[in-house]
Amino acid sequence: MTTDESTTVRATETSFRILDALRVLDGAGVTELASHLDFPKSTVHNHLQTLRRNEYVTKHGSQYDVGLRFLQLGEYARDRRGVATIAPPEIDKLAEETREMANLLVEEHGRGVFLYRAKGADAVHMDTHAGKRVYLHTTGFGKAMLAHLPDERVEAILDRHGLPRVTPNTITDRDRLMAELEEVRQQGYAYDDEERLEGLRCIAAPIVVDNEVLGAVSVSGPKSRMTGEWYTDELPALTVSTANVIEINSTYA
Amino acid sequence: MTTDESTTVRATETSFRILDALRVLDGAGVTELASHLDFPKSTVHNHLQTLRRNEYVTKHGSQYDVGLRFLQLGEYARDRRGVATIAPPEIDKLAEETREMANLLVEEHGRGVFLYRAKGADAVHMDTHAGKRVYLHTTGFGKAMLAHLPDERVEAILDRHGLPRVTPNTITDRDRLMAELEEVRQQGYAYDDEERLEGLRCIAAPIVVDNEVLGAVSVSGPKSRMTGEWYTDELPALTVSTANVIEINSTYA
DNA sequence: AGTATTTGTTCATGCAGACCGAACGAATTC
DNA sequence: GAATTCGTTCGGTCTGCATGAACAAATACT
Repeated sequence: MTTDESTTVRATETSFRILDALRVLDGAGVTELASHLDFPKSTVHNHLQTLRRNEYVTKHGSQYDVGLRFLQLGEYARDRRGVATIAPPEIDKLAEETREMANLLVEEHGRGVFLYRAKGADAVHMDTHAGKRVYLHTTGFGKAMLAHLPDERVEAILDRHGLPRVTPNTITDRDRLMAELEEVRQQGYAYDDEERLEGLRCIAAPIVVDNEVLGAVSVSGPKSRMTGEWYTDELPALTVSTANVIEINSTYA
Repeated sequence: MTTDESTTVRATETSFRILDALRVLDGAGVTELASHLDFPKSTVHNHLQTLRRNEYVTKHGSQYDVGLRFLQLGEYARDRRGVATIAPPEIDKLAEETREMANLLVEEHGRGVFLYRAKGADAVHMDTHAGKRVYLHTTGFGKAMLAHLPDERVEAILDRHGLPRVTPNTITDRDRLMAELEEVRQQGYAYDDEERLEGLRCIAAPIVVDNEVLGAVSVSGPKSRMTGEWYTDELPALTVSTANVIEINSTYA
């Protein structure tokens, strides 16, 4: 069910592999792509021609690039999620109040996807951008969402992705994760103490409407500033409150 | 060169047609897609399986949807354009000053693509969103960009897309368009008087650095408010000034 | 409840067309 | 000006895509 090699359209798959390579390489020529992917030049060329004709790829001189066409599909996919249109003003407010980075995330294919982020006055530069995907078990918002998903979904997600370690603090033990999820359920919010990125702490609260997890709100900042009562009381209160406002707005929309 | 039917990967093309149908239909099932596109059910099913395995499509029950994976490629493509990272604060300011809708656009494949927009206090609801594509000859920002592109590019674009009429005011005569472009070059900004959308007027200025057109800035609002000296003097001044600031910031970046 | 209908999914087959390597031509480098 | 490197074109081979029919599962109707 996870990887059914039988029913697959190989040509589509190579097209997307080429697109992803274009992204990783920040644009490239035919030969560079061919050697990078270990495909024949002519195959790469054929796919690029097709993608270009459909305006998914641009070409300047002999350099090919990912086209803005994807913005159309991406923005559309984002807006289809109700929270993406409702939450931003609240996320902005949260960023302003906390002076840190505030984020909106949702779950897709068992991973967390950033939908929106707002930069507070003191916010540090982050490695994130809209569309970025992260493992759920390595983040506060991931744990916030997992805690409110049905058990079978949680099992399926962990089976599919495992619990890869990305920092020394990443939770890699399934039982320990489950115990923490129980804790998250009780207190209503989740912590992330350098579990995804060293030096970064984070507080997150889930957005739950009618027992359905619509996403999560998080505030993240450098460990040095995320301490004391600010970290244990005030930040969680602000984060949960923001999530609640979004929940209420989602209900009447 | 424009439509070379010979070198084409048909499977990739059908995959993208299915994706586009998913967008237009706001998500759909296999049968609905098959009848909409006039493809066999099994073909649609195969492609959806492949797209889903690569996380470009989601499935809830029997409903398939465009996935957020496209946000990753879309945001990436947006950010690769330098203006997209430099311009937003200036566009926000422009929206605040004019209380109308302010936009940032670029050209791709001979059409205008919205990269960013900011809503002023009185701004009316628009049909636009990031990623939306419009014909250049039907808009103020399109004319602003065309006016500063090399002649051969302009010819190529008009040959490719023609001058389709979208409102009674749309310019459909090539010579008249050329004459207006000359005017735009002289005054430094372009008007759009209900040429793309009835009831909507618009002012636009190009962003040109080193003789290269990076994009255009525009302000659009209801005809009723776009009148008098505000429309003939103040709005153009604000728009051109915003474009100039973006040009300067682009130079030193 | 039971039947009928519509849905998503699986399967086997034939032939279109995707993949490939090599040859070409254009551009750039030394 | 020679030599290398690039993008592009070409035609044959054999893969694997498209296809319709059969299956299963869910829904609608009586």
